[in-house]
Amino acid sequence: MATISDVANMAGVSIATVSRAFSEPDMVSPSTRKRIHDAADTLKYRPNAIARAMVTKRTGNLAFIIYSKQAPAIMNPFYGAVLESVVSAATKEGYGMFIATDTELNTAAGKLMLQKQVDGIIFSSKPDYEILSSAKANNTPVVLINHEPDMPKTHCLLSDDYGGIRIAVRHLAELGHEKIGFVSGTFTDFIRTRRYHGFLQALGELGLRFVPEWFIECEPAIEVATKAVIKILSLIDRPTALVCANDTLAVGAVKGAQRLGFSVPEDISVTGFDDSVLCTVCEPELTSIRIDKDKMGKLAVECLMSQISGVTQTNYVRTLTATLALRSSSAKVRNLNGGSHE
Amino acid sequence: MATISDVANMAGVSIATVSRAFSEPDMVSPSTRKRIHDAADTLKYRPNAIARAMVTKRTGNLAFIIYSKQAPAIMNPFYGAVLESVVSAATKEGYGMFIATDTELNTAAGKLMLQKQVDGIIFSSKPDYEILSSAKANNTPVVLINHEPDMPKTHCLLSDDYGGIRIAVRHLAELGHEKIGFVSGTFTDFIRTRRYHGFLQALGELGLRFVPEWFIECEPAIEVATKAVIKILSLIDRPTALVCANDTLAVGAVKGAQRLGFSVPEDISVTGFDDSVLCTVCEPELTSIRIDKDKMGKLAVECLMSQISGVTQTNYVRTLTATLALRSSSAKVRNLNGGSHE
DNA sequence: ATGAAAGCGCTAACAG
DNA sequence: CTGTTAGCGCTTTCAT
Repeated sequence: MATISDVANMAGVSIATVSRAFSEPDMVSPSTRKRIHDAADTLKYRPNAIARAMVTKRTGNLAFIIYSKQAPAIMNPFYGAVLESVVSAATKEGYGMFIATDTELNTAAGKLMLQKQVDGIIFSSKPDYEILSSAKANNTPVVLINHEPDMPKTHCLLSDDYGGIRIAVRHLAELGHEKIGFVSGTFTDFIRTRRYHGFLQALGELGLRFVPEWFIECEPAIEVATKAVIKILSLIDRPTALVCANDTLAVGAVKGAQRLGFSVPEDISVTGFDDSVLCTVCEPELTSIRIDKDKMGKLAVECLMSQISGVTQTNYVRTLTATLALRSSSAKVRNLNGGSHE
Repeated sequence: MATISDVANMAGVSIATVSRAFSEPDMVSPSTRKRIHDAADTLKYRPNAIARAMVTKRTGNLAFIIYSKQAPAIMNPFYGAVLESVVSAATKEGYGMFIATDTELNTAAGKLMLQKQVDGIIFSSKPDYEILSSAKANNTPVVLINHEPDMPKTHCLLSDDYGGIRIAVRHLAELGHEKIGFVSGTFTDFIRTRRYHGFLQALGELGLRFVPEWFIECEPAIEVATKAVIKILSLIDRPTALVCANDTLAVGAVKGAQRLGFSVPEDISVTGFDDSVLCTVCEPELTSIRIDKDKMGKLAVECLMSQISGVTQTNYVRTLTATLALRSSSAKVRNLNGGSHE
């Protein structure tokens, strides 16, 4: 691998000039600049990012740390899509992206990774407290996704969970549903309580009653949700619609309904949350609540970029609005008493 | 941030000793080692990975490069799962993981990543030729997943596409199917032709005829596959089973069949490929061909590790065996003439 | 516009 | 077992 001095020799200039030719092209005369770049080309020289990082104290790398209890981590329908956008945005800015899950980071070996001197960190979902606080202690720019820690001046990108669930409930209410159940998931406390309270609140606003038997909370796995929903739908007095706290739960709900012989949405309406890839795999396709995952990823790196460039931001938490992604799993309530199936 | 000399000062030793205490703990006396670590702890010292990389010429980082035409890149049902395993394996080995897609890498900004001096690169699916050859020129260890380039001595991890498709065809034949169609996808040439030839070959072995009308090749997107399959299943003489080149296509096939009023698997059997998360989302759950994605990820980093440690390997291409993941989308053929539906 | 020189934080001989 | 010293490849004052 050619180094800066190889290029300097070949071009007949000092290494300082070569350095300038690459970092501040306008500070060297056109002729020498050309000579340098020619030499660099024939030598296949590329500035060594490590050496550069050593002196500039900036590595040009960002990290995306995944909350590991949220399995699958990378393939997560929500965070995976955000990551996809993050990688794209970061690369466009010339930054490299590291990824890791927080449990693996807490391995002896994993600790090594924390010394990598990244220029910024994105925490998806609940951050590992130790990692987060050491990052803040080092003044490393940080942004959290879907979590708000009890630390002051921490940048957060949140989903409008309240608004999202409210949209789902209102949508169902507009279709005539009055008996609406809620399938919650064992996510992080933060998300879980926000979506749950959003549900209660929306119900209240619309004057609908909350029926404890129609509320269930389970692990966001299809089979688990299927079984849970079967219980709810087997009640004599059962809901005609189910609001689910994410798409995985909604897929489980649809399967549960179908397994009982109900058809979706004719007998039971179901809504999901995330507007993930699952929505179009499911049959019928899932009506869901959409948070712009692509935008969230872009905002995350944008937030890091402005922190890196020292722009002082007054606004630490930003909430992305939720919209309805209307598909086929929700429809007008068929019979208002909802009990004719048996 | 404390540096090595801060620790040396506090512990009253030279920086070389501090360095040893961290890299080769057994080369310093127990008492001074303790003194050093105590000092390091109170100073919150962590060796600077950049400085270390600078002199050792090893960064402790690996890269995972994603073939970008394979959208979604990161959330890809197959490669995403492999990546998940790669990240976990790499972190356990104390390596950091970079990720990038190859088109973004070819941005002016993206080229930077190639200077990041990673210790090894995993290419998923088709590698960008330029990046691959420059990596090989630099003697950077490399391993390809699901692709075999026309370069000698390149490590490859392949799926047993021939065997996998054969398993699907045989499975269907055992269920009594004689009229089997094939839904191929516009993947990379490598995968596409292997799965296609695997199909032809399996058909031949079983003495089943290949009907051109029952063969279709489309973009691996659900709606596209749905439409394509509707055409095949609308034929007077239609197949009773469809082998699909991946799960996304299979989901589309199931939807196409259902939209036509057929039920799966009673009227039409469908098999997928990858045994991905889609399988259990689909209703009925998809019978698929399983390649151990977790193992593939582990093998990929293992392969890099042994290249890094200078172990000479004689075997450059390794093929992972395929197995049948039996679920509900395939069943005994109902009526051998298969045309009673109209 | 360009060069000389001083490091960045660490490792790796080489001495002792 | 420990200290000294010479860099790794680059950027960045400070001169010229």
